[in-house]
Amino acid sequence: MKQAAPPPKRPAGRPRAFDREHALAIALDLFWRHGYDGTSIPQLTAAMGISPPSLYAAFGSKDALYREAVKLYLMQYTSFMNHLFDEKISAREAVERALLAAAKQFAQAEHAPGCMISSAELQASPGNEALAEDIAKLRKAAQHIMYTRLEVARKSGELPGNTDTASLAAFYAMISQGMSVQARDG
Amino acid sequence: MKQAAPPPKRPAGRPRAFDREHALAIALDLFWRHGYDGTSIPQLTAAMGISPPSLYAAFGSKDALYREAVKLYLMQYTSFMNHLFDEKISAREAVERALLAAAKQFAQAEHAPGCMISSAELQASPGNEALAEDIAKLRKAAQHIMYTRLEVARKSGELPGNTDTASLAAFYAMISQGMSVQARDG
DNA sequence: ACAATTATGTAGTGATGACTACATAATATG
DNA sequence: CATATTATGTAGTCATCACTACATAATTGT
Repeated sequence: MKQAAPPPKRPAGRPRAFDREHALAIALDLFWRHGYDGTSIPQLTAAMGISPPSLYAAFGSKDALYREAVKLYLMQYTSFMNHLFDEKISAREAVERALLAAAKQFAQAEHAPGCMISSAELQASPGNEALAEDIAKLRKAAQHIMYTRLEVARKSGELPGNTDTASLAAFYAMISQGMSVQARDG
Repeated sequence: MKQAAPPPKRPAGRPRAFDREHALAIALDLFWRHGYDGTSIPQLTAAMGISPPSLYAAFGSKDALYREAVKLYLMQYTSFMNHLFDEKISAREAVERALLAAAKQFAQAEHAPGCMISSAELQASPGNEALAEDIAKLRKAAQHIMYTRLEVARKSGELPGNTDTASLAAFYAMISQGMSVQARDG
């Protein structure tokens, strides 16, 4: 039944003293570089310039913060996948463009090297199994996008009817993951 | 000036009550699965059935134990690389065999999935930088072996003289690393 | 038998991890 | 101005980490 001011500016209560989005971007950078376990709360709060209670008030928990950082990553740094949705070009070209764009993206110096998803939580430590599984799901989802594109191409006749699109998708996902490791090592 | 018994059986002192090699194999399995940070001393001692002092007496430190486990891994589980040293077959065939053997090896159910070196310490946490670098060196070493084989092929005329063997080696290393990630995810 | 040496078990050390209790400060609404 | 609501800062909680002090047990060499 709220019928207050049309622009609901502030939610009441003391306003937050830091930029939540900026803090999230910092968390993303740290998690990207050092992974979930490799990034500690003191590290995060120090880099953000805030205290632990502020972090927890804003993000809930380390796990929740990590998941939000992953979401931001997916929104900001995985646009190279868009080529796979481009129906105006052939599947072959779409895959080529996506891989090239990914390679470029992985090697950019403005952010951490490689793909955050590819190199994250490959080794689940006790207590992180759920997180590791969810990240693995993201890897599989990316592979599925590739698979779908290849299936379209196969049904439209661009690829031979008997093409093993699943294996082909797995192969391209492999390439992408390999590129990520290479980017990490330089 | 020791001139005691010809077979120097025991080194004096109370004998170790556990099998050091077996314990090392257990450590390898755990490190392989969960990584360095993801494996704790309590986990290790529990799995080995010994107490912390025994572990430290036998291996020195967690870092030293990890490095010894890596050595064991290299000796026991990377024989697929041997194809690259086989001079009786073409480079093309050597690479093909190595990759196929690696794929088979990564997927074996008797041990942890994937390559221990490929998926290890991709994200260096503070305090592990040295270890992460040494592992990265191992990845580069593997790539260099591939490079050397390709260079031999190029100089012998099997590959065109202007082949970019370094990039080609990087590509194959990439494939291998991608396979490792795929193996982890199933 | 005795000394020297090495391993074991119990128990604990200091450091660091994620997370929070509590008092206080700053804003909105009535 | 009073009250409710939300954020902040200080300080601390409890768990877990890698690692170890210390007393004791088992072996070799004399």
